[in-house]
Amino acid sequence: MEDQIIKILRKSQLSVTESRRNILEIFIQAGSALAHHDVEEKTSERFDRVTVYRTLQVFMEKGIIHTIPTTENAVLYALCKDDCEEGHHHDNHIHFVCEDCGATTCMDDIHIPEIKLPLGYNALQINMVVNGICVKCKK
Amino acid sequence: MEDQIIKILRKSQLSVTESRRNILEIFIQAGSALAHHDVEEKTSERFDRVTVYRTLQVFMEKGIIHTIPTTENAVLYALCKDDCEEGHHHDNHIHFVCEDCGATTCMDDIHIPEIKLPLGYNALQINMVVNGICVKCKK
DNA sequence: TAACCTTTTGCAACAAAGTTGCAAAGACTA
DNA sequence: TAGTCTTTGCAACTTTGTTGCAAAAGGTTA
Repeated sequence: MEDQIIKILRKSQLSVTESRRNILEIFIQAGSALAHHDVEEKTSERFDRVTVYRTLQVFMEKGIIHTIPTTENAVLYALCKDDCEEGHHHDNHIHFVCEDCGATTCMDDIHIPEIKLPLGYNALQINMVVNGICVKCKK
Repeated sequence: MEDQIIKILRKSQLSVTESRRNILEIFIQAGSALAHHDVEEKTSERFDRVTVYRTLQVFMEKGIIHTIPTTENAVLYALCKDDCEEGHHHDNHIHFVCEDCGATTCMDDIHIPEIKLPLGYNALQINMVVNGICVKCKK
């Protein structure tokens, strides 16, 4: 686990600092998407707010995490798959937000279907967020 | 135009006040989605910030406007089609964000395709946001 | 249209979220 | 382990969003 974290940071040409190791670990353990606020809480406020902001920003730039837009007016961050590179994300999968437990997960296996845009429109990136009830919360 | 605005407000059982008329007019004229900030600017700060917040909130509740989640950490608001009712939106269309001019438009004609979720997952609402270059900006 | 009641607005005062510059501390290189 | 470059934490600030309350405006009735 510790090895994996260091490998990811090195691959992105980032120096291995305590906050980066810690925040990356939080994402790996969480398994689901996290808001900035969640990250702060999970670090037990051990790092400055500013550090969390800057770390997430760097992770974004390096393609380690990506953002998920939500209807709730809060951006979420989630780990990218391996094939994301610096400045170029390939996160064309569906995001599922459970309205019961609030967990947001990346459904990496389900690809976003092709859609036909009107003539002259050119799609570069597609985001698809599904709200509903997840398998853990259904009855 | 003025008639149309009053009709919309009356239909939603809202009293016709200057701020509501004005803000609704801004949406109709804009044709594309607006951030809270845009609305404030376009009213030339004639109304209090709080009034703008509350007006947008009421419009949301009454189904006059709906929100569009974006990756840019800013919620946008756009006019709903006629078939939206109080507390129940039917905005299952695609939103297009132009990366050049920044305009966000509702593509009312393009419906979101069906997708197969894993067993046990239940979809309630689907949001699809396409980023790219719009017809006005392409060359 | 005047008097009434209800709703909406603006103000003030907060709380939360996000940004910037700079000195001190920490990570990497040789 | 000494030196350099990067990262962190602090302070101060801007922006964004919320709440309570008195004053103003909207709608209704006589």
